[in-house]
Amino acid sequence: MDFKTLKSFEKIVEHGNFARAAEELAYSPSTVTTQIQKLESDLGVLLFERGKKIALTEAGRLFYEQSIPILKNMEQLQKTLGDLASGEAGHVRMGVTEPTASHQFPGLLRRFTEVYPHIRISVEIAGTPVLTDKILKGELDFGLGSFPDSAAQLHFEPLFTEEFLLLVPKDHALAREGSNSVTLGRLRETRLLITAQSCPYRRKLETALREEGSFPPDTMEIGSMSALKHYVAEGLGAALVPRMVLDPLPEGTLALPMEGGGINMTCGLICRSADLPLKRAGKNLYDFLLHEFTRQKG
Amino acid sequence: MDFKTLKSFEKIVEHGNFARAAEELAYSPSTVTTQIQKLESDLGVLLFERGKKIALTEAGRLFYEQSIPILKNMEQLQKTLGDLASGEAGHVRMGVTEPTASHQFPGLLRRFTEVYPHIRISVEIAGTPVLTDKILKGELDFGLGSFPDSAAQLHFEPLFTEEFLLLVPKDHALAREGSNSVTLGRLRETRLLITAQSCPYRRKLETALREEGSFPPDTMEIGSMSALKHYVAEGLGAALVPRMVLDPLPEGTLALPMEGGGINMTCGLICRSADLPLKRAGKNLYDFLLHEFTRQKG
DNA sequence: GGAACCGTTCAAAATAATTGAATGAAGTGG
DNA sequence: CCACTTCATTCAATTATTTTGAACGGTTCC
Repeated sequence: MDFKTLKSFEKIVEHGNFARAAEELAYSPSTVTTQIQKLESDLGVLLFERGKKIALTEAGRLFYEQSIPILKNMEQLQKTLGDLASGEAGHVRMGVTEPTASHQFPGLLRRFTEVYPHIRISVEIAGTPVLTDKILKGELDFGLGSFPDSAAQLHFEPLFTEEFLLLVPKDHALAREGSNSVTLGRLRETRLLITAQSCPYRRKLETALREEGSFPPDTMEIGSMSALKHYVAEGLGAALVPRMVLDPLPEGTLALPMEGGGINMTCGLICRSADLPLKRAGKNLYDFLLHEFTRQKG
Repeated sequence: MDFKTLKSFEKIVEHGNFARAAEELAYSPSTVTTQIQKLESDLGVLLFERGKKIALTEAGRLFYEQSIPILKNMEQLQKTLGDLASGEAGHVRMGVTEPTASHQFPGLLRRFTEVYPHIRISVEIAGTPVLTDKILKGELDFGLGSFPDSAAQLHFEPLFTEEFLLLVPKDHALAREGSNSVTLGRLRETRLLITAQSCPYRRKLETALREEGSFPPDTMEIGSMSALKHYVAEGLGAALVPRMVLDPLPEGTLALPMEGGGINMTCGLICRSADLPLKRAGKNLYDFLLHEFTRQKG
């Protein structure tokens, strides 16, 4: 028994009429006649009473009541699988590093869910090493973070570059000079608050400052970037933080650009080279993020 | 999409194996391969991961979970309709006259339901005229009663013949004579309790007695046959009642046969000639009753 | 009485299902 | 390491089925 036959049966009952059912389903009239005859012979039961007007038999009524829900269920199932295949639905597991996870990403995700309301998303927030590890193991579909240390088997798609600004308390020595920017060298004069060892921003920063010989003698290590802001506001020292973290600027602080372009760090999408091109729901989120950032740039 | 394909899919998942599924369904191996390939292309989704061992994909798992209940529902529906077609299930509306309805019929119906537990039965109890009327109108499938007055368009199938016995109080004049039977003529000497005008037994009785000139001058009309017994027991008179009503014989009464064979009445199955042969569930009950009575006779 | 509509029939054509034999890939046991 | 088995797949050929158009017979509705 074929679902097409059930569909014909449904339309015949709805229209009370073989001809209109055939028309709606783009069949020739004889086709639906044959379909119903075969159906009746399969079931061993007459479905319609053929008089001047056709009418459901008792068996036909029973069959209608029970078969239409079956048909609807199958149609729903086909749609669900279709969505899954087209990427309209499904499950994407992605990893995001801080501070992106707390700043740009929420808004992006909100806009994405407006376009693809049926895609379920899991966001794991961790440092780049953890993310790349899980991406390689297939536990995450892709990630949003800085350029990974071990790029083997990984594809990196740059999205945006973050400039580091120097966040200082309003009454800090470097702030009072009235200058609008600071040279790297002056950093040695202050205590620098930095994030944990695992933070990719910290590593980027450390590498850059050591190359310049500007790494300050006094540092203090604060676990997270968002917490770090409050230590600066409290006057414990200065910190180099990505621009996105400074919205809103903490009370009693100033953000100064570094002279000569300062330090920049590029974030982007990370996935297994083997997984390119991504498929289904994952591809939709990946492409959405890519598109959003190229649009922003242009 | 065909239910045969779903069935193959089910068996493949159950056996974890194309080959065994093909074997069980008596398909060639290539058939199930083709079926699944078509199914996958229809759904736009791969159902199995083809490695050393086949395994369901995520989509395949989803499809399995949802499609198998659909398949089961359809199989159940087919069985239900099959039962309906074969007469294993369905609804029979029949009419029965008293006193058969209260005596032989309950036991027959019990035995029938043991053979056909899924047939729903409605029993209407009424006089033959009402029954034949409803049978002709199609409101009843068939009836069990006496030969109908208007036999046009009706078929009557005799089942059994009931002898009328004279029920008298133990101390009744006709009982005290020590004789084992009574002639019709003696009936004039007693008050005769008779049932209502509509009762076929009453009409049969009245006709027979008037022909013989034995209709007694004193009668009393009591609505129902089963009530009538108690009036006899109370000493109000004698009554001619079918043998079946006299089990059990009411306290303080005697049942005397009429001399010379007495009065008999034939009961049988009544249905529309146009409906012969009966179909489905109705035929099963009709044939069952027929068979039970011919067996009893032989 | 004639036009329009409907369901059905029939033979032909188009499409789909099924098969057996061959192929290749993977596991098994000596 | 090499037969040996098992298994899914491919391919061409066969078989079954679905679909169609045209014609037919019935009914309804002016």
